[in-house]
Amino acid sequence: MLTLLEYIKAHPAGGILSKSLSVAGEFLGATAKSYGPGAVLCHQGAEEDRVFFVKSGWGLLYRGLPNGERQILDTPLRGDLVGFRSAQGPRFASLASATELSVFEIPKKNLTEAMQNDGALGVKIACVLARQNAILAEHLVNAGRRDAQTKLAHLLLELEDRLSTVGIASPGSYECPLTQHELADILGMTTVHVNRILSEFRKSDLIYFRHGHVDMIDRTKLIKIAGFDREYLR
Amino acid sequence: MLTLLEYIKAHPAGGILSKSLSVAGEFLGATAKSYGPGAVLCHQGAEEDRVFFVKSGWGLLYRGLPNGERQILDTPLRGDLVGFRSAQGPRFASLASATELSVFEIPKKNLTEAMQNDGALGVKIACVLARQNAILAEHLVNAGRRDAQTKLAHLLLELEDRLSTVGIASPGSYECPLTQHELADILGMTTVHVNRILSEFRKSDLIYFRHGHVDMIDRTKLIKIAGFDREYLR
DNA sequence: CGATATGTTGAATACGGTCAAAAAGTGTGG
DNA sequence: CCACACTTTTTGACCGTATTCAACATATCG
Repeated sequence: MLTLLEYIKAHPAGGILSKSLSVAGEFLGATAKSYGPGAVLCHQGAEEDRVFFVKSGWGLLYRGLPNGERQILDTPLRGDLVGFRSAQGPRFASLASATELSVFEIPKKNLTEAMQNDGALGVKIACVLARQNAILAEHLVNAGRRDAQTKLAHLLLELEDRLSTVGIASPGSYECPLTQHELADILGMTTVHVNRILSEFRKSDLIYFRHGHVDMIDRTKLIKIAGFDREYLR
Repeated sequence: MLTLLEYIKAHPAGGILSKSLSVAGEFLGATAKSYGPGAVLCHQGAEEDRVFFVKSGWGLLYRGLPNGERQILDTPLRGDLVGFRSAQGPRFASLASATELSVFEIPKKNLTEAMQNDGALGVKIACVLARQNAILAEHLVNAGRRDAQTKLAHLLLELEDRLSTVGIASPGSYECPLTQHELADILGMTTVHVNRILSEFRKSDLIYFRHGHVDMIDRTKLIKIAGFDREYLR
């Protein structure tokens, strides 16, 4: 049984957390909470003083646009930190749950005060943020400079790696609750086109993604198509 | 004359730095260096122990792809931090200079050690990283979910705001050394198309971008087209 | 001035988007 | 267990934004 403090310090770079660890939240005024699928934990544009640590489940961090579309920035997973903002003021993104989602909620002030008094914690948080940077950067590459099959392959490989790191994926196989619509909003494409690429992947026996389950048949070829290099996730 | 330490602590969120401040680097084993345009300060994939603080000039932070294309992640400007990576290991992006570029170079170990001993520094660095996150997120929205004129307008407004913050832009007018090719690599489009949109902007008296100078004629309309909200830059 | 980089324009093409409808899956309550 | 409503996936036909290719013009710089 770890305290939240130990939990935060234990996992390098925001995702390393062994499967067997269970976590308790008696630190920093943290509240352990759980949300059903489809809940919105915090709204873009709203003042918000909480920071979230994901315990389990899939989150969706996104920016909504005036025309009603949205760009999903990331899918926060076990061990990820959401909502550490540079200044006071409204949030620039919304956080929703894609599945049942368990989180620690911490007043940001408590976290920054703890960082003031404990340099190691500050370094750890900085590392977590730097890793998020790398993930966002890769999503930017996906949206900006990779064609449809490449970006889809890349995202599915990223998710496999991130889930493995926190112990909830076996090699080439994992549960993914994202809809094709959500995949499209992550990658900057349309639902219809995601659907077409996925069925191409199936027809060419590359990867099967159905009923919330991802099965990589030819992982080597997939890595080659995607130009995937896991280094950025370390 | 500020020390680097004061310099870092003084500017909120990686960009706030008054025009009159000059800065000296007698801290953390920092080396002040200057590079001519087109230099590559660090290479994607290479081991690298330096962290960079930009003093002046325009940097280009990008990821190169197997097919020779690249996605520019950001244009580091005065006050920005580059290269704080979550773990040891190779860099996932390259840093080049678009203009003459002056930086502080600091061994990462020195910085993290200082953060260990000085909680306030850790908080500051975390805030800088969080702001970079917000900027990357917005670039992702540009690449993924905005059409050509919207994304171009948005980028030009972002640059205006960021340059203003560090005192090197007047309202609606600033020097921008980026080529159309570089703009394209930031926004995930082609040079030709950037060119066409820019000339549309000129024809409709919205914004003039020529010879390295940006002049916003109808800034209000531009903000409306872009759906620009500077909040994410705070 | 000549060499090279950057910007501009036109025509043809393609990738992915749009629109629309149907099929399959999921969940709920009777 | 089935009926019903709703969400998600699938498919087809058509369209449009942005790309590609190619040529030429204009800056920039040594």
